[in-house]
Amino acid sequence: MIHDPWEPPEVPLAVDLVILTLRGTSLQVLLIERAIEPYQGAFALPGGFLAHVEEDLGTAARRELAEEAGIEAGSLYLEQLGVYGEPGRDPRGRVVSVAYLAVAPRLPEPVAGSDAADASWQPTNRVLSGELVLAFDHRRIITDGVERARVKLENSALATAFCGPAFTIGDLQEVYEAVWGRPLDPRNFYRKVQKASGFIVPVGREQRTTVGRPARLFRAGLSSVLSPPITRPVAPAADAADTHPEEEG
Amino acid sequence: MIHDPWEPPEVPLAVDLVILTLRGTSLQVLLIERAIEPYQGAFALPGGFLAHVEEDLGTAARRELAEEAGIEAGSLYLEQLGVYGEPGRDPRGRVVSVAYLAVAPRLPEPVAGSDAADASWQPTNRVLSGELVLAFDHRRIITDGVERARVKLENSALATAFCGPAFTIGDLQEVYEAVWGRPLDPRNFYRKVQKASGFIVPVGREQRTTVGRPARLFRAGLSSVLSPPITRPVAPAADAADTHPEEEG
DNA sequence: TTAATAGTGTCTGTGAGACAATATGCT
DNA sequence: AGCATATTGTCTCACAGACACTATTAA
Repeated sequence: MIHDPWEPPEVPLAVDLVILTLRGTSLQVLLIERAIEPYQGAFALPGGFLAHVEEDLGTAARRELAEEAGIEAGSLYLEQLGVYGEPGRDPRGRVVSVAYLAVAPRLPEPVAGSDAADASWQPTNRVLSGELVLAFDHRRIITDGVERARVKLENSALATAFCGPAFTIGDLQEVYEAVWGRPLDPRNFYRKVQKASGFIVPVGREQRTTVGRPARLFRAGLSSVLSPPITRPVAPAADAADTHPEEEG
Repeated sequence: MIHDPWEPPEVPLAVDLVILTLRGTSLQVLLIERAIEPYQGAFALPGGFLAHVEEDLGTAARRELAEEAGIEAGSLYLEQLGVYGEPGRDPRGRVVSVAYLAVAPRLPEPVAGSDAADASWQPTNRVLSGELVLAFDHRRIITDGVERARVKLENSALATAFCGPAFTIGDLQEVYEAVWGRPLDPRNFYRKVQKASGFIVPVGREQRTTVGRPARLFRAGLSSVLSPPITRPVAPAADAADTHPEEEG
């Protein structure tokens, strides 16, 4: 409707990172404690503005991942989660944020970065249940990220990204149980992962030190999509986030 | 790492719209023919920049939908599809675009809007097969949108949005066949949609004029998620987009 | 009656979940 | 031997797909 010379409005663009890892049998998310206003002292996702106007979004995500958590994203699963851009989500003014999901095997304790007073791993359960209060709309972003990871586990070989280069089927099962938040039958799980062609391949029939019978070691296969999928039981979030229903954004 | 006063870079933000509808038995997408550079004369998705810096993204999408296609989005299914923001996707410079997916019942012919020489419905098959060449990365956006719609048909009551207020199960089957691009068995389809509780509810046992036995009329039920889902046959894109593999962005 | 479409019932293979049974290490 | 864990096998039920069959209208 406007044919006059008109400059399109420009908005500050940020990336937020949902970094999930497994610590023990708990699915945890990397959070920082904000050192500056707004939301000073509150937990928040790592992230930040683009470094310059031509920076690629994925590049920015990997840069923030390295800066704020000391994680090199080379071998990391990284996926766009969505755009969070309602006016008012940031009290400083209009900020549009692109959320990325990253998943990593057991990681060391993070070190606090530039604008963070602290950085730490926190169980996703404490976030999903509302026990931890987060800045901005970051609770919703984490909720979306965890649900995305749960679905990804069904259809993709994502679970192997949580494991080391060699793992047992029991290790893999622990990953599924931690992310899905429910126990699985070892026998049926065994059958399923074996049937998904290209999911895992046995590595030179080595064993592992245990109390019982040693387990075979596997490594990630070439397939990134699982067929048939590893279906998860019904009632998607029955024990991990069953405290109260979610409000919609 | 920068503690000096520093202004975050700002980028022009746009929305692009994948508007899908059913015309006959063909799934079609709304395209415009660009009147201005870049890509003058090429097909492209409707869309545009934010009107002002505080405009909500969803609001902008609905505004563009009304401006460029004359569609009031009040009763319309509208969903965020993703962010497309690689530097270089727009020859004018850095532009980040948020893509939205909209789905509507049979719509009238569109009228060309401001910066469009023409606006028309085009079969998605012609886009997916590469027969139609699109501006920017819009072919990829449409590919993502169609795939999203196909998945949505499995898990949600989206299909009823393609129909009128009252429809037969045969009508509903035509929707599924058009979006999925493959024929379905009427008997099995009948059983599935009836089993999905809350998907469709019979409306006052009315009938319809046909050549054969009249069909019962239904309306959309209250459930928005289907349980059990209406699963689609294997080989997701076997006939519609089987020409050549996709390049990844 | 015949044609045409709507709707129902039956059969069969596959796969998920429950769980018994066997294998292989350690102490 | 006895225990603990890994791995395999079996059973049953539910469901998807194929398809014969019945029901209801118009001509």
